[in-house]
Amino acid sequence: MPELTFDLQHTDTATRARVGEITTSHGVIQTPIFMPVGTVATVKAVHQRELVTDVKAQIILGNTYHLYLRPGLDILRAAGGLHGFNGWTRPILTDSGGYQVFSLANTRKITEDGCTFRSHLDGSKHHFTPENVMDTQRVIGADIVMAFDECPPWPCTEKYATDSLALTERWLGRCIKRFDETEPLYGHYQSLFPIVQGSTDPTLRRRAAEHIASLGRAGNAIGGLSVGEPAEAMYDMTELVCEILPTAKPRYLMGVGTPANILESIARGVDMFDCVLPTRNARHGILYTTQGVMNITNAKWKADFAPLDAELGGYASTFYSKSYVRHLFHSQELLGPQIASIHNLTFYLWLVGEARRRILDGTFKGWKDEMVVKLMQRL
RNA sequence: GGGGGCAUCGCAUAGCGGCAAUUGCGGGGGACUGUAAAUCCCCUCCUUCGGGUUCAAAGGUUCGAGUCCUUUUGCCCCCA
Repeated sequence: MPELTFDLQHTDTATRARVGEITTSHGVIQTPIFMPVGTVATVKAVHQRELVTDVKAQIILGNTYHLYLRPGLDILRAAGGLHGFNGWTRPILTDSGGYQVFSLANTRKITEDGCTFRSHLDGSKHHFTPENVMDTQRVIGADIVMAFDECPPWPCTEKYATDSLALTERWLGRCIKRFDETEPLYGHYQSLFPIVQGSTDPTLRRRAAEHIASLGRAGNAIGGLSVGEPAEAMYDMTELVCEILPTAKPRYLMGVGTPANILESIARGVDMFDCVLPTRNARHGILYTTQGVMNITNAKWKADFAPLDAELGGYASTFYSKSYVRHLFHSQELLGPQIASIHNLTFYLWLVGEARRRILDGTFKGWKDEMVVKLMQRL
């Protein structure tokens, strides 16, 4: 069965940053890349057309747990998978529900076999196993599907981290077996990414990364970070794991992060990112700009008629003033979150695109060091 | 002209003898990292954090009054 391919085109000399191209059945992804999160078949508050024309998203996410609950597999199958359902014709990646094992800790129970969830929608019981999660992701039909893992909380005991990793690895074996025994349903190919866990324990992480490197999958992921640990721990784990994972395969750091997190992780050899921050924070009035972070609801923007971010460019960021967008938020007008979401995603895609250009022309390190300071500034 | 009702922190409200005083809105600020999040949290009389001054105004009853009584002021309703 064919899988996605990764063409590593350039590696930075001053850092471990890389430039490459992932080719999938639904098109090419230029790395490093940020993937907007579209949990329930929509990147919240943003049209698919805007994702293409304004944001310039190359790939978006979906979530197995959420899509399984609603609209449900019958509808997704009948629609021809998620691509057919939401009309997104470019690549899609689905998370397996592993993150929900973490985030819905109050309403689920983990066993050797899998994880039983209480639906957050109606309280009904649902049992997820590595096997049925692979089957479900066949039905959803994303180009990249994630292994079903447990994302341990932070902090956790050494024993918890060890046992959790062992379970994740047993589950991974079952994911791979089932995935490799089954076929895509819609005529395009799919690739399964395994996920390195191991909390913030270097020994566990190293062992996990070596195991996953040995599997030879089309791409590999780093999970279980950005769950509350200090940024330094996240960077250390990322660096350690990237040194072990194969160079010739894309590396995906799950759930990360802030603009600074992304640049620092690119510098350590990560190729792919996703995070809810640009969209969730957009809906809460937090805007990431080329000058720093701004809370557009703050009183100080009341009469500031300058664009959101003149330097960034793009329609949403240059056409609308801070004053106007603040007004929209204070009026609870839906256009506020829409503009903010498009703006933030445009910024995130600009950020990784600029990183790519800088890596290629050899100016990445200096630029990155400058930007991580600048981008965290509160305006 | 006669009768009745109501005045509480920007607005709207709770309050029925022990109250710096309820709740909502409005206002100010914060959090959010593989989305149970258009959500959640904090502040919103003054303060040198000890306390001080409050419920239209003034008087009174009471150990104690936003709450009861009297007068005044303002607003609302009904009948002429």
